[in-house]
Amino acid sequence: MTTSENNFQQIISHAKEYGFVFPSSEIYDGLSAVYDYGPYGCELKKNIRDYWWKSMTQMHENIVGIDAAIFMHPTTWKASGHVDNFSDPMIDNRDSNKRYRVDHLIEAAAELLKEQGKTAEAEDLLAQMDTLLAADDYTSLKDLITSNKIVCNVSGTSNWTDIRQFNLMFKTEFGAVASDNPDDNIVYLRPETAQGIFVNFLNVQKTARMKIPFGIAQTGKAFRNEIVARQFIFRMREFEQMEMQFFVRPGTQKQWYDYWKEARLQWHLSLGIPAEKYRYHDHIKLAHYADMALDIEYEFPFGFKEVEGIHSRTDFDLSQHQEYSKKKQNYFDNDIDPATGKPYGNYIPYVVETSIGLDRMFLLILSNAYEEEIITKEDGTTDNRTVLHIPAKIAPVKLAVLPLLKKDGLPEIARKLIDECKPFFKCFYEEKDAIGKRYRRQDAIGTPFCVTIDHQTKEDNTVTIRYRDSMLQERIAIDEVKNLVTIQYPI
RNA sequence: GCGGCAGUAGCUCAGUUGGUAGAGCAUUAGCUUCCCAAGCUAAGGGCCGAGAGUUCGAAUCUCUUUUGCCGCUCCA
Repeated sequence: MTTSENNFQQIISHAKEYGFVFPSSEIYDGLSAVYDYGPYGCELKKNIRDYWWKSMTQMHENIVGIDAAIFMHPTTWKASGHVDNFSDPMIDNRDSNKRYRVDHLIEAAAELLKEQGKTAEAEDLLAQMDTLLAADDYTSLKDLITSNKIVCNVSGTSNWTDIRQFNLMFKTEFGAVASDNPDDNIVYLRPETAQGIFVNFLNVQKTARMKIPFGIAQTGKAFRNEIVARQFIFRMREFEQMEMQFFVRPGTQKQWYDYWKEARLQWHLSLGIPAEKYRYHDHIKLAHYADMALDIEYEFPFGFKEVEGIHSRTDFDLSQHQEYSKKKQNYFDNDIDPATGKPYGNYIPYVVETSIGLDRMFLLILSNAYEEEIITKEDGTTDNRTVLHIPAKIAPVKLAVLPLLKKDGLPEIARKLIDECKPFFKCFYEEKDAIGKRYRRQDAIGTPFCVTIDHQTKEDNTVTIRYRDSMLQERIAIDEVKNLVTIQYPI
């Protein structure tokens, strides 16, 4: 086991031990690839979300937010391509571990028959396949494969698993009354939040009186029934996205793509994450909706992995929704086109998307913050501490107030300071155990500032403030504490 | 999904040839303590992932299942 893998295990343990992340429904052995956020975890997650939200909607006058429902009309997913592109029955060969789409496998076998001159048999095979596929009769389909002695072209065997359908979308029943046709009642849990933005494009544009270029931001849960989901909260079946769809004039998508590529990286760097931990990864194979796409990757303990995607989605989504809904998705652009001297007129906007996984960002922050530090003390002996260097502006707790003794009126002074500060940021009070131990406990949850109340406080109204990262202490007036924490690190 | 490994208190682990569980740290209460954890006292907490089987008796053997890790596969 390498050091970084080992480090990752320790981060997972730390997250559990200090109330950041728990396995979901753990008393029932958990649920695969589903996790719950604990007391400090949910604070951190919320702070990351707020930081993103403000950077988008507050810092950009031309970006507004929405909060769309998780349930959407089923046709949404036909229009987006999610239904057709991701519901193919698959089969695995046990010997080669190769996976095939069932229709591709049988079609290849039919092709082989034709080459051998057995055209009629080939046609018959394909006809049977179509019937069984239409009926979703996977048992008979497998029989068809085995009875025709269709083999894997890697292992040459016909040692097949059962046929399974891999649709990454979760289904559920909508409405309390069952229909004669069960398909009528099916709705999906959204596999991405983006479509909630696209179907509201004109609602938002008209009601908020937006002019292109403009963006719509949204955070929210999305669900994907991943075949295999691993690496802690990196790939979960229920996860939260923070997405912004930026609507632009056709032909200008490259310039906005470049703009957001840079702007989003700067957002990451504004959290104090070292630039060398990031890199861009351009997509070679583009998705069905994109004309340009890249990932912003971060070097996690298990390697460089995607944390955010920048995609130029063209007018694919809006065009698809226009076609399926029969509702025009046009925007009338009154700006003057210098080439013609007339307004640009009606068009379906192009879209540049920024899409970041909130849970991945959470893991990124945790991975970057975690340190087992070895300290050399004044007497030359060494000591170690586990500290989370969480950026102060998103730390779960901003300030801990610690009376040096739990008597002589010191707790009362501490309580008074907390009462003054807690309307502005999250505070923590503790009087138990030695002061050093209390500092270490705050280090473990990433609290950037600790303030200690001692007897001198009673005489001159000063306190000791201790900084998490440097462990340095200085004496400041008790009145300055609130401003120091607020001003240096606006929430 | 396939293959391999693993699952004992909050965390890290021990538990010998099967006889109904221990340690360190952590936690809680109290004492002590005037600035960076491991001083003192006491307490709480696990039925050994779950189910079934073998056995007089299983954490320790067998099977099933579930969760996690690693590799392959997949990832709009």
